[in-house]
Amino acid sequence: MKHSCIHWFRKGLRLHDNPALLAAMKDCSELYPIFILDPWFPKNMQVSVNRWRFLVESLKDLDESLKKLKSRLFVVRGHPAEVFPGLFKAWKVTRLTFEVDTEPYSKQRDAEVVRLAAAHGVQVIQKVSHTLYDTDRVIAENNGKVPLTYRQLQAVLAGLGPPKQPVLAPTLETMKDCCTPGRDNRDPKYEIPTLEELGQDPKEAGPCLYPGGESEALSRLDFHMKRMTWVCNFKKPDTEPNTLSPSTTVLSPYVKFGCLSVRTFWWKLTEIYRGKKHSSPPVSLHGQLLWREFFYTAGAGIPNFNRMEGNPICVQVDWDDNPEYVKAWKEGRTGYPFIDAIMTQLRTEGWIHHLARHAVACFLTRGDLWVSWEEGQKVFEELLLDADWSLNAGNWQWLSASAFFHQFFRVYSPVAFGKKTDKSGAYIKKYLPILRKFPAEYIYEPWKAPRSMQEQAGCIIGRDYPRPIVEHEALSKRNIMRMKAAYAQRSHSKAAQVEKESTKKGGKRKLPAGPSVVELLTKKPKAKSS
DNA sequence: ACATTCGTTGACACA
DNA sequence: ATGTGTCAACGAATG
Repeated sequence: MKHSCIHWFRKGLRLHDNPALLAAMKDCSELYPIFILDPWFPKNMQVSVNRWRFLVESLKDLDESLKKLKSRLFVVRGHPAEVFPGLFKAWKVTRLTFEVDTEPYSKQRDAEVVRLAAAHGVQVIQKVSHTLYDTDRVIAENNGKVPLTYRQLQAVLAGLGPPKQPVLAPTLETMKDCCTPGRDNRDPKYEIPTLEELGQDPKEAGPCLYPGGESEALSRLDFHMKRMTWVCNFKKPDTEPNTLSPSTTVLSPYVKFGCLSVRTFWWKLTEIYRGKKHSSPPVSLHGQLLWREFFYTAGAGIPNFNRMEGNPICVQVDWDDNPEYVKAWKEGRTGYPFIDAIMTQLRTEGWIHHLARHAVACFLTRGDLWVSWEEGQKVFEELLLDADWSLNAGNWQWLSASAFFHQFFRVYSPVAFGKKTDKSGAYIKKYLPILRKFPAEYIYEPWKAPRSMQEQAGCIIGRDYPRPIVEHEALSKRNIMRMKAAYAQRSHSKAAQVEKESTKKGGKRKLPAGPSVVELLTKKPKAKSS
């Protein structure tokens, strides 16, 4: 039987290593590649103009690549569950293919679409290709528990063997029995949206340092993979947060949208490593992809992963509700130049180094402002080109010492941390030109400069650039105590939880240690001899 | 049961 | 320059 197929692009905006797309082309006479502009996203999350632009560019690139295969991309407007029945009928669809997406909204959306497809007699094929491994499989292999440490994940993956090899991109040969009706009829209703249609003002976009799309992704990968020595020596903690151009690859936005396949990236690295001395996980480039896998698995398996409440691995903290602090942080007006420079780079360019994320995340949460990590998560969701649901939630919990990382007495200094790798403050001067005339001695703490020097620099602190909104030295010490209290509370409630469990079971009450979060998660009573 | 070690990336003083 | 100890002391894994 010859099929009429829809391939539904969501993430995975690429032709290379796209097994669901290949499945659509098999025994297919009519192929309809679509992307759905789902109003759920702009309604439920802020998206900056920079990130919209990245998406639009990625869609354009995809359309161009599909045209070379004598096909095209149809961009459909509406809720997936509402538009699919019409498409199924209009195109006499017999098969729908898409890539597995593990995020909660996506799972729910896809389950609904699968039901609809069944009701219309449409076969559905889903393929895992956004992650290195099938996250469900990883959890199953770990006895149904989400691996909560990196080493644990590594142990599970060791049992599964290396990730699958990427599949080849389709060619004209793959497409020879297959056509896309209406590919030359550019009906505006299926056109790629402009930023204006998306309610965005292109004039507000920053410089386009990281254009979206698979073509750009592959050439960027190629560029960095040619630096073989650099690749082999790569150690993430040794890369610098405040260089004038990125010290890492900035492939993250491309991996997030699936312009670049994580498996293609993985196997390219394997090829480069072969026979050479090279760094290893967690700090190597392979290690970075495993961190992504780590958080994807956690996001797929832990309920309410992007919230504190109802999240079984998240320490419950009495964060302050402080909109003024959030606003000052977001807008780069904290009075700490290192923090404000990073937030400015984030807003204008859409990417900041991982360690820069650490610095500003610690500052917003447990370090200084004592604001919930969920507020920071929202801002990163809006402004980062690589904003990725699982990674964003996981890293915010990490940095706020709410989960995964617990050494809350280790606090980043908004003054000292940046100095280690940029003594002169060149990074600060690039993003906060108002401070450019301060000497290195005062660039991280301009409020300490004598008045005469401020006048000479043409920047009076408190007038032209804000005074620090908090005093880090005193506040960070108080916050450590608050974290300590939150952890003590947590041990207490964990003990209570065990009390409940063992009472229910009627077993012996022996519990000072309490269950691990894994046990709380799976609700398995603690196995013990009575 | 209990102690010990480890955990991708702290700051600071001191050698 | 790099390495070590201190600060005060977390949870998870390991023995």
